[in-house]
Amino acid sequence: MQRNFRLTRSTDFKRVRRNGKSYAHPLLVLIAIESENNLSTTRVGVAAGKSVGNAVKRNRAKRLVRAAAQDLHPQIKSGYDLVLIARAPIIQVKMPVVRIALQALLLRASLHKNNV
RNA sequence: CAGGCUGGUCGGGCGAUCGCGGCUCAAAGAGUCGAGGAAAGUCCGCACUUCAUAGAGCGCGAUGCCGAGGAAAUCUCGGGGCGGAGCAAUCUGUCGGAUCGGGUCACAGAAAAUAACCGCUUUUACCCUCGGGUGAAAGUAAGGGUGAAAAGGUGGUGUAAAAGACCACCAGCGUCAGUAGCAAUAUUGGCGGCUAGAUAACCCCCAUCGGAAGCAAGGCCAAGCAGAGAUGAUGAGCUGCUCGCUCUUCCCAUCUCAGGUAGGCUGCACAGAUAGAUGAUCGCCAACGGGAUGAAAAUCCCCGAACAAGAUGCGGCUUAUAGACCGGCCUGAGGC
RNA sequence: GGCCGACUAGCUCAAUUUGGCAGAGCAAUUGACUCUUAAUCAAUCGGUUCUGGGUUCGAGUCCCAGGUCGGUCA
Repeated sequence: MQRNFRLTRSTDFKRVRRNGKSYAHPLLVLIAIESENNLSTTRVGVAAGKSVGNAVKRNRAKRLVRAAAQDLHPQIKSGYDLVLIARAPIIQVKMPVVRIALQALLLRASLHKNNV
């Protein structure tokens, strides 16, 4: 995933997490808000807390979530900032399961291009 | 053969496909490089940076047997003293000073350090049933329930009763000399005074060492905002205090044109990020375990890598770790 | 990444200074009071002092190593 589609600043994470709406799933949590300055791109940030496990497990969880977001990125409505937080059970499942979970979350949040 | 102790090495390898991060060429894309033995905990030390160019004294802190290595270290190797575990191989704790001085030693006990409460002994006064009893003075650490610990131990001489008061042996202290060793130290002999409780991981004394803070250190550029800086006095800072040194935020006077927040770059490395990069699938090989067939050798099938990931770098320590390989040694049983 | 601090009964905290029988309040259990409950009163129960070593006659306290949790620094 290219860097200009990523959330990289700590202040951006704080803004999304404080003001955005959250949608939960056993494997991960989605938090979304409209971009400031009306940017047309969709930016995605990935996080994994200490409850996921040690550094190896956290890296694997973020890698899975980033790969799923890479696949689904063209289908996401533009102009939003998203934060995806991994949860502990994600280290036991494989890639397609994560992609299905992310797609379900996007539909619930009305951010999928199939939504009207 | 079984069980155990210990030293070292490795921590899957090769190939294919799809992916990740940096750099170079650059239109897609191609080339090249890409984490560990502990990268971890942050327990020590050093480099490096700033504070004054890092100074002086006090205080505070750390370390403490000997030799060698090392830039240094609560480091490594070898040796020594005193302990602990184990039949053994071996593992493991600790290390200046208790005659500078102070503090503490609960409960029990006469007494916890200037030991006379009971007891023992002598002298003397009084009473008396003439056995003795009571009181006073003096001597005495041989005996006394206690306690973690009771003032060298045993035997004898000696005495009114006792006592290192004296003697023999033993234990321990100081000192001198010999022997072994670089040394710590061990051992033998002589001499001395005859006895010194424990605690310094309590204060303290002695010796050696240490200025403080830390890459979120620090340097450069620089939106918004705002004037800012230099000199004198005053005040502030540098380490807890004093000296000493340096600086000028607020207020006053004079002079000069830059200061700095968000943010960015750097510090930063032939891995070098700045929300943080190494994995997945397949095949072969090596290898542990399990199952089936078989008298055995062997064959076939299945399963599968532990602990764990850089964030300034390096030297150590400590902690986590499935297993594999190569040595050395001990105990037990059997055979020759 | 650096630097600090805490851990004691089910919960909130004492005792650590100067080592000497580990305590208080709430909670829980039982009894009394009450027609019953609450409140009140009395009693009881409840601890490997985060873990493991060491110093000491003796450790919650002193020393060393580890674990968990929290704070702070751009």
